[in-house]
Amino acid sequence: MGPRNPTISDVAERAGVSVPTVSRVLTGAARVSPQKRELVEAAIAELNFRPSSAARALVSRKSRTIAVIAGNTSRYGYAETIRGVEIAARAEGYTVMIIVVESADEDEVDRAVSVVLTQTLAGVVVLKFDPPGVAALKQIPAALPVVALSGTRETGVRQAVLDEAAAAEELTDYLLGLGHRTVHHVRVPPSRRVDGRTTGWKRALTTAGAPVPPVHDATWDPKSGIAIGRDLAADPSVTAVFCGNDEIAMGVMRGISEAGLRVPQDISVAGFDDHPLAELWSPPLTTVEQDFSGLGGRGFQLLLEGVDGTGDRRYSSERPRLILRDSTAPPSPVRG
Amino acid sequence: MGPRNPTISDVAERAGVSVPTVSRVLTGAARVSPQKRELVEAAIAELNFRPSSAARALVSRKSRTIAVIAGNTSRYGYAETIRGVEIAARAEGYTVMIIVVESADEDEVDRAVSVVLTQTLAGVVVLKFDPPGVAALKQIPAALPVVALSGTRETGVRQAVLDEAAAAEELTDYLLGLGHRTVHHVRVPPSRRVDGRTTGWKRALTTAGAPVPPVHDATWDPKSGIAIGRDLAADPSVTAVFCGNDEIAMGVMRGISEAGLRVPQDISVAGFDDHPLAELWSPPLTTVEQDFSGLGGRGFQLLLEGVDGTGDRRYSSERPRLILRDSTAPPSPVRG
DNA sequence: GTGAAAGCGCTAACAA
DNA sequence: TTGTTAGCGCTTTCAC
Repeated sequence: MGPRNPTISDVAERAGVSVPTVSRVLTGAARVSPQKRELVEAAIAELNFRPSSAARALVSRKSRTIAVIAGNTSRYGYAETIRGVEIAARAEGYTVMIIVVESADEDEVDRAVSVVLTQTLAGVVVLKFDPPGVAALKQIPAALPVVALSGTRETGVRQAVLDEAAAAEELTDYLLGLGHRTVHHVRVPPSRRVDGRTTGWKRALTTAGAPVPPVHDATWDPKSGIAIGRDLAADPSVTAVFCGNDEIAMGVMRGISEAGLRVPQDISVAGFDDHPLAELWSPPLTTVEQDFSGLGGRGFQLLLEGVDGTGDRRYSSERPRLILRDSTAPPSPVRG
Repeated sequence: MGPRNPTISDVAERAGVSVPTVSRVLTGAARVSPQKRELVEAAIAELNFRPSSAARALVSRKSRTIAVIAGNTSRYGYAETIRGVEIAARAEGYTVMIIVVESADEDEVDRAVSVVLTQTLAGVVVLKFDPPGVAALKQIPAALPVVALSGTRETGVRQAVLDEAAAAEELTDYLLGLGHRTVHHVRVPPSRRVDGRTTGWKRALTTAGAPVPPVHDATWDPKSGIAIGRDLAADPSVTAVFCGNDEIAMGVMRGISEAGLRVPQDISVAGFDDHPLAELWSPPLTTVEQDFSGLGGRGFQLLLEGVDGTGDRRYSSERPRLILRDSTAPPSPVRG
């Protein structure tokens, strides 16, 4: 096994003080004389002592660890959001635990919530982007500080939001303003019956008195956009398409070009998220910039305020920004 | 505050047994009579009791939490590797803590190692893809079970590897076999002085007796490939380019097309990683499939074997697979 | 198979 | 300002 880690009593002994005095130096909970403080600090450095967070959590019922509950960790929006949470947490001396909930199944959600209950946590950030996130959020005990992160304000919990509906509406308006009779929509898997992107799209069409065509459903796999793109290209009334994210838009564009049509000359295609590759795509993608890492950061701040009672905000919203590039243009005179 | 969480003594009282008996049911450490077991299980369910992992960690000096130390969490290879670790860990009932080390600065690495020492961990997985990862790995105390994940076998620690050098060599050989006189290389930020991709590329050229042109250095930002692509296009002797990852390859291809040349007719471009969008790109990218999530999973398994003494493997390697698509072709007769 | 007793490493409450 | 005492919630001896 080797020599065990030094404990607080090793430090106390070496510094010639009592254990609580070492604790006071560690936590800053009470004043300690400069002389003793120095002795303690020297002992800590010599022994390379690190306080056990398990012991601390046990006795103080507090911890500097938060959990992020997410349905996924590696897709762009998720990964960036988690990164934003982690950066903000790290800046405040907090550590992040990842809890993945792959489905909204009761067993799966229970398991995740069990982990949360087992751990001593300062709080929980839930990525409410999908059904697993929504289901997990519901099961978190009310006693635990929680912040939900999502694209639409929905529940009573503290939450940070990217106002997707407003951005989707703006993007759809822009396409209509270009002269398109209507805008078709390819939806990514929604978190509930509706999602903000679809809502904003529909609102823009309705407001403008434009027809609302049936929604096309894609999976998270960008390739699922290819067949949809081909279908869209086969319908001569289609001149503009708004896709639920950039990756699907890329798939759709590939399908359109496989069908022999060009973007944007024959069909305009817009995405959502401003994926790092959106600008590099040919043609560069018109899209909506979502500050996911900012969302994560705001979410963590909101959580902290909830934990220490600072601030009374329960809600933080931000409007994603339209990014106009070359994948959208006025409609072709021959189509439509 | 509300009512505090139920403890093991609440369960014991309710079930009419002693605390250690509840503990035995929880851990399975010793046999308990069926009757008592049933009583205990009923009490646990009624109270919705979850054992405190802090208390467990404190007394048993064990835990079911591992830490993943990484220089980044959201770039494709990192995110997928972490996802692989998490999936494998979850399957075995382990929870994952994320520790990000943004630079190899002493302070930054110290902070990360401090977190590791503070926590009671079953073990640590280090993503040794970059200098922060390399630096962090060095500082981890020997007493803690550790597995390193990387693209090149290097140190004495337990490690899971994707043999990048072998794959890069195979890819370069393929390009030479197509008739290219040599292959140029755009390198992504390496983990040390050398990285496997560059090593394999150089080995293939040397073995074939082909000239070894100077390496072009890109950043992690795909856009950094654009200027490099333009430069490469300006040099008429360039007919084939091997890029350190797919995103850089996409940037390079954009630079080449901005210079008025075509891929693969004028210049062949190959990437590395098989990014989800590589297949959708125009033209679809020739690349090397890296099973990052598999790497993460193998890494976790190796760690577990180290923790419980099962298995004596200290090393797990896998050869990434060449994916031939349309961005590579024989050299143009007019260039080169 | 079961319970009583001890104690993990730390912080909180109280006295001095 | 400092030390003494108690105890967080659990597992681990050790008797029985």
